[in-house]
Amino acid sequence: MAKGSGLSFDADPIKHFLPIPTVLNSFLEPQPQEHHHHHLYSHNKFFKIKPFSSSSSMDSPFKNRSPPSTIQFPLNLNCSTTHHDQEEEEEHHNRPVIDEMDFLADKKSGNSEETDPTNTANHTERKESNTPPPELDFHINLLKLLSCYQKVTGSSRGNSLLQKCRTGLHLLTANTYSDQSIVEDGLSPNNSEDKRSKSELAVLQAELERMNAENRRLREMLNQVTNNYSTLQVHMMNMMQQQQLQQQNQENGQHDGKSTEEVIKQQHHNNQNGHHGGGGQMVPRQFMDLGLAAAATGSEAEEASLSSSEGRSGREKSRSPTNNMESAREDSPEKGSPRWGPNKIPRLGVNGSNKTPDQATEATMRKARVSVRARSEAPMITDGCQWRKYGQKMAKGNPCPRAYYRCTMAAGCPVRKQVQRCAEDRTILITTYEGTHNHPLPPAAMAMASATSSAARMLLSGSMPSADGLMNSNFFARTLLPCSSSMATISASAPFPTVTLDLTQSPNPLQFPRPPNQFQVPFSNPQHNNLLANPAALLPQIFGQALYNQSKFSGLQLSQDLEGQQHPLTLQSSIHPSNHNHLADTVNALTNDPNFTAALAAAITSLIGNPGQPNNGTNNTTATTTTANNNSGSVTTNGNNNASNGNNKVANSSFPGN
DNA sequence: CGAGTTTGACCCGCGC
DNA sequence: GCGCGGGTCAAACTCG
Repeated sequence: MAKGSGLSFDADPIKHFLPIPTVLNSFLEPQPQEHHHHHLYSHNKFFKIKPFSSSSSMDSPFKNRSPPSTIQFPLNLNCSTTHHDQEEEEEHHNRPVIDEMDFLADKKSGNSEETDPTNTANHTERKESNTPPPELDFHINLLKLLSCYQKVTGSSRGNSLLQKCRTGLHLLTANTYSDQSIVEDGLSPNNSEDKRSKSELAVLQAELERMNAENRRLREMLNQVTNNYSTLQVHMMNMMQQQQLQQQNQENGQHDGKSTEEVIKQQHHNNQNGHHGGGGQMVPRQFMDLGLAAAATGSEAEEASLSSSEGRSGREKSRSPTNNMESAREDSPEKGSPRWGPNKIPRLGVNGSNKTPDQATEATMRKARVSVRARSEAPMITDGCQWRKYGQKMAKGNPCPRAYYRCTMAAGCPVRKQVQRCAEDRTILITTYEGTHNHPLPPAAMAMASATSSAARMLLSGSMPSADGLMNSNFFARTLLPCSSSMATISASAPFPTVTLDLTQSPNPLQFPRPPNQFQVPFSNPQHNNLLANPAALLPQIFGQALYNQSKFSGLQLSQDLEGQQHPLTLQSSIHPSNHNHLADTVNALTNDPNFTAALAAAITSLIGNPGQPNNGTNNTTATTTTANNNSGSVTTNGNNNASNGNNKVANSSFPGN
């Protein structure tokens, strides 16, 4: 127990200066009782407690004090139990504890607890501690009366009464509210230690109870914030889907005149068909739907999702007759559709010449990709999904091999991704997603799904510069990009339009050269540098952080390069008046709520503070990362098996840490 | 032994 | 037509 501090204090400066988010996060876990006094508030409170003088307890309260302007009582029911050191007592002796004006002001308040001059110095603590028994109340009130009388009258007559009262009070408090004044009033020194210990224990217990209560309250608050966040996220996704359906309905109205209800029913039916299982908390597939199906109608969308990346050539069909998954996809109506890759789209123009321009556009949109640049030492970012590596090749112009992954969360899921390190900065991991999940997603994958979905949707909207498209793009920019990046690149260039989310936090956005068909727009958001220090772990929190940051979004430029020429469109942060809708209003209302944003930021920050556990309850994610680690570590010298590729001698040592 | 990874082979589209 | 580069397959291999 530290001397003179009034209460023992765990000398852990880190805990005492934890940021609020960390403190919040700390309440996610049961707090050891011995750390109850680490609490932020208690910390401040303890340091604000005025040391209480007790040196005068043996004598008259005014014996060594000149003025009655400062009244000091040794009664200290709840704290100052360690003020037994003589030096400390001397130090405290000269300190005025209760200012007269304070005392008179307290007296006017009429609150006996608050106006108790004997406890004003530490009334903050006393309020939460044990209340004295009635006998003590009587004596305390008597003390107050006497002291008041003495102060007002200046008469010394009150001294004797006061002394008697104090003596009686000390007798009463000897067992339960020990105070060092008791010792100095002549009680046995042998008992003083024990009494001090008891008093100390009582104080600590009281404080512990208070901390526990506060702990519970804060935990409930955090849970509430978390629930609100989840609800909001689902709500936003639903609204985005509705908006998407509206646009789809508009397009359908031009083609087949389907009503919105029909579209919703059909998509719902498709979603149900797409559910292949998966227990626990799964979210509908539209959360990971890249929005690509929006351009197709009904079963077309479903077929597109299934065949978007799996349109096999006849040769592959014959090569893998036993592969049911592949065969199933090959039997899709789009059997002849191109495979995933840049070569597909041009093929549409050649082989799919019988298709209408709209259909060709839809097919192009289905090939839209979302690329995420994240600075991460891990071989693969954590996105909540399960992936299986099915290939690796050397890409031209990059000494780092490109790995190909396929989603294995459900049989036949067409979603794939490529993972490759940036050639210029190999600490940057580039992950490119393509396709539409045909299965529910775990919550951990929902954030990334929503991010990619929004990005793809934005890309689609950008390629269709309608008012609604601008709105979608704007919404995406407002929600996703500000948080996720200091830079967002949208390349709608043929043949595979790609949205690039740069989470690398490069101080100079132009540090890494880009293809000329990609337009880069820096997003200055230094406030979230820390958040982006670990972008891989941040990904699941992108959406929430987007909500937090949306008001800080400064703008987004969208480039279209469908004809090899850039036509940048500037999207202002404010919602276009003609496209102002409830979605933006909802987001605005929530994100402008300081309580919500603060709580959300705290929760997100606390999550980011645990980079090793970016997703709660995503064992699959961890497994994926682990296997990917093994992968990366075991990759050998030649990732390019293409006999015609001259780059096949690049060693894989380009991976940092390999 | 099953799941996942590695890697040589193959196919395709595009550009020349 | 040929070569290049991207993408995928699937047998062999590794790992738990």
